[in-house]
Amino acid sequence: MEIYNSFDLLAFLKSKNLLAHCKNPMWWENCGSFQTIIEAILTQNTKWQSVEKSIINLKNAGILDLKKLANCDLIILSHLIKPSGFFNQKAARIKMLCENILREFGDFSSFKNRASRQWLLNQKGIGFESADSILNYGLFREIMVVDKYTQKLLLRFGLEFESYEDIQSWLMHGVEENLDKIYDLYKYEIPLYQIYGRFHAKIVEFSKNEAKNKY
DNA sequence: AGCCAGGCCTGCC
DNA sequence: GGCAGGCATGGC
Repeated sequence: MEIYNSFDLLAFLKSKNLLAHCKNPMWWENCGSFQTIIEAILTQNTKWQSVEKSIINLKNAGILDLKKLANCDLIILSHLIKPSGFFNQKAARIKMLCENILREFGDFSSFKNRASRQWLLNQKGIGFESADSILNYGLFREIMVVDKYTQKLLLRFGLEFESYEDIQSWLMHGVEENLDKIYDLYKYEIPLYQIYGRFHAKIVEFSKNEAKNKY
């Protein structure tokens, strides 16, 4: 299996029927909502199942809301998100992020329209992957997430890169330069942000399956 | 029972 | 500007 550009990889993964079980075509349930931002923080180095437990706790407590999180008690918040690990750090960062969104944008829909990648990266607790997850899955921007799975998978195909952003531009250029082929693959003109979201999702699902079937 | 999970920041060099 | 160490629970 030779991979010359990211379209080759996409076509390879597409043939595996990896997202068939997903309710949401973008893979990330409830994507495009405020909840996605909180989930992007909670899922840092954490299993998705643990994130779901914390989200249920937040919903039950009635504080899965921009204003309420911005004004919540830190001790209570950290307790509610305990299942996701690193709860002290994550609680402080979630609260601060919500405070900043509230102060600088006013509400989620304004944040959705106006937030920049750099603004996100300036927030404590948001690195490259979280920023891009928020942008793509939360705000439906045309940008692709890179994670450890992606790096490992590319390495297996003999593809080495210098940095996060090198991988990202390689992935995105290969998509942009082959849009016609991708439309053929999907049988319709799928929006670019969805291509990126599903591409990253396929990488994650494929990698998880591989790990399961190994040894 | 130890390893890993959909990372990030700090503090050294 | 690269890299170890810390952060922490839960599931296998």
